[in-house]
Amino acid sequence: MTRQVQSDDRAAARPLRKRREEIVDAAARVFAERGYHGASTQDIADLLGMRQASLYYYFESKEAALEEVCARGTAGFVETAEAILKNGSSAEERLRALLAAHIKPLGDRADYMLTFLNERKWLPRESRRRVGRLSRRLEAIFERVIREGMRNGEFRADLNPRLTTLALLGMMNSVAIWHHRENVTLDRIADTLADLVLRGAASDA
Amino acid sequence: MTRQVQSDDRAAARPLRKRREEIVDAAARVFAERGYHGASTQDIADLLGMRQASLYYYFESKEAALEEVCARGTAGFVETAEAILKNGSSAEERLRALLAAHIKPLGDRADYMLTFLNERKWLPRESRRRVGRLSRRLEAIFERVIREGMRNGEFRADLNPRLTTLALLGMMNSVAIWHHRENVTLDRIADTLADLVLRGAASDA
Amino acid sequence: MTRQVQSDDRAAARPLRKRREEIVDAAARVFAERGYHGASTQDIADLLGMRQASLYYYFESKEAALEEVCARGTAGFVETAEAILKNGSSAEERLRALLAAHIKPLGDRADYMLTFLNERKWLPRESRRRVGRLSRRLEAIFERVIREGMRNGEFRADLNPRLTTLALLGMMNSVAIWHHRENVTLDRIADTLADLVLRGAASDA
Amino acid sequence: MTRQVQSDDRAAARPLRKRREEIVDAAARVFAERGYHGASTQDIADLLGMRQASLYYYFESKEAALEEVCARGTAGFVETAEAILKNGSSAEERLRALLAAHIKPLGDRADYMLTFLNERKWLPRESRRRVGRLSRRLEAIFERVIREGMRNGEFRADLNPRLTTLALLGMMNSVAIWHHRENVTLDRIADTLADLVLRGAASDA
DNA sequence: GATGAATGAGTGTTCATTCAT
DNA sequence: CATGAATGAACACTCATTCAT
Repeated sequence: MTRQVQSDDRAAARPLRKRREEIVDAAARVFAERGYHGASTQDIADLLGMRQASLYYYFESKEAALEEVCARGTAGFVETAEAILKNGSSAEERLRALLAAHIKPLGDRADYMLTFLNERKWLPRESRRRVGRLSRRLEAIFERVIREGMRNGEFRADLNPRLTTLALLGMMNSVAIWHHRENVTLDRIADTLADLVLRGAASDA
Repeated sequence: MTRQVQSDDRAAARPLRKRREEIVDAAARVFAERGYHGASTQDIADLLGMRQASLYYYFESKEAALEEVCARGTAGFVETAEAILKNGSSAEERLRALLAAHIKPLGDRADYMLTFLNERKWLPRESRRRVGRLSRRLEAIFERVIREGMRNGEFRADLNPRLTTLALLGMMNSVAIWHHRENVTLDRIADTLADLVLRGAASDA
Repeated sequence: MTRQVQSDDRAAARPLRKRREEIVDAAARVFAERGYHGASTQDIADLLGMRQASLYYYFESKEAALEEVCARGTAGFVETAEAILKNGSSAEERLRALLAAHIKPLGDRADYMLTFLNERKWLPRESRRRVGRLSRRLEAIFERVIREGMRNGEFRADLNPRLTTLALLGMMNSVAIWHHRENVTLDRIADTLADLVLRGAASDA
Repeated sequence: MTRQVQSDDRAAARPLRKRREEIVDAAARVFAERGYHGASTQDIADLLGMRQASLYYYFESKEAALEEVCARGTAGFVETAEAILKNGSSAEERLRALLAAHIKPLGDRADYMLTFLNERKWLPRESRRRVGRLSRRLEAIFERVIREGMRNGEFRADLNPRLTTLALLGMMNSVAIWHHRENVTLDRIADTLADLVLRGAASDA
């Protein structure tokens, strides 16, 4: 029953995958902080306490790391939004849910989102298109919810669904930039912004 | 560089200043499009049809060009906002005016604003602080208007002035990113967003 | 650069140090021949048959290479001189020893000395001061030996120790410039100059 | 008898020549201080309060300025030395005169001499040879005087005329480097060094 | 798995020089 | 006379990437 060196691929893959994970994390962090071109592979290596050349054991290129960071920065977003879209509740509840779902990942994936938002333009053609499609699908879901709310009287009939969508997404994305510096929970931010957007700043009187 | 003594005669100074202006414009454009580190001084020169080395006749360094772009990207913002703050109208009107004033420069100075927003982190210490102070003053004005509206009953009493300010600025700033791609005038955008923010999306019923 | 952690195992460190040594040698040579500003890093690389960029694996900057060359150009000088100062022989013997010790390193370290003598002014503030202190200590030793000789009657009482020191050092240092072109050994030069300086050109009669 | 604008070439040439003179002076100064490659034409212009481009009205190139500085740095040296050689006095008196003549110009032409000594290697082929010939003629004169002194018994018979010449010139040239920092007149330096070299440091006893 | 060594391509910058005015 | 404007060539330096070990 001596524990031998396990040489089957499952066991061997674990540390590899784990280290890879750490590297993507580090990459996301420096990309978010300094931008793709402002960050060097040395910066990433420094954060990990490894040599810069060693990164290339895990990643083909800096660009490939960016691809992975952007992929994770968008992963699940559309799926979650689609799930919200499909559930039977009111437009208001769905919009609140969409906003909350957009803000929540900022807790542990702000770097990924920021990198995606600001650096995706440096992705190679193909993957840039791929993430572009994801963005458009997400926007479409927001628009649909807004339109349904308008149709069923929940929302004002004179809304502009397109502009409203873009404004909401812009507002949500900005949270990624400043929420660290403010002393509020993300939940509170989500509630406050949803209230603002749904009820408006003006008093009802 | 501009080591030359500012020629005494006004006529001779014009071409210098004009060319300089063109260069700042070009710099703003490439900084906005590709980011400070993603843009090379060669890119700027290409846009102007001049040699890269010639840029250094007008600017001491790439960093100095960034400083100038950022300075212009923020120029007048606080002053305008302070003027709005001081005029006697209602909180709602003032907030609308602030939003409109924030959006209007996007017509001809989007590159400057975008560069300021995204690249100011690369400014040298001192000028980074300077523009940082401007940002804070602008935020303070927004907050004050909101607070006043809350006090006099125009705005809901349960607003969070700080979060609302940040959300509004985030929303406005995002306009710089997407307004080009959308087929709407800036005026229309300003109105629509102000309505959204003041009245909310929900119907009054 | 040399960002790498100095490998723990001694064997691995050798090639690095050896290559570094070769590079300092090459730098000393081109600095001596063409001066710091007249020499390009490309010149150094050419001498070594390596690419210019590769130099930066071993040195942080051209300036750092100059620092190392100057450090080695002065290494041991003061120590040797102090040892001579302390030994018990006559002033004449000590002066002869000092002159010989100053000339001997020209055999294999002329480039280092020449670089130190002519290019130290380009060192960054701090290391310029450091080597300046070494120079002054060396001069002080010469002066002391001269003064002692004057006191004990070995040397003429009307010598000017300061000017004599500077003249001697100037004379010795000039050897670095011309000894290559002349067909004499360094030993012979040292003897001849010591004779000249101690006994004078004039015949005793 | 109104003083008209004088347009004949003599009058016009004066200011030109004068300005040229000032420029050579400035060039000599910065070349002496920073070396040919360490000095920029801008440095020269700065010293004169004129624009860098304007230098080219007076000089064809930086190299041409160096040529002129070096020419003046050597001008008269050989002639003076030849005159000394020809006068009828003793070898000792002639050698003293040669040394004095070498040191005297340091009063007002140290920059020219230093530039010649250190930067002549950057002269174009032809003028480098020209000044090389001058150097050799000067050395030959020193050697002749020494040899004559040996022959007629004034100097020790075991002197090495070549090495002695080089040593003396090296010593004299070093004066250009340090005499500024020392609080002695050039005359005193000349006397002291001549004594040292002729009588030696050792006491006669 | 990880790294030391090296490199090609590019970057911002300097600088001597030119030339129309 | 002098200068403002521009430029080509070179320069020190950075950096993503490769590869033998």
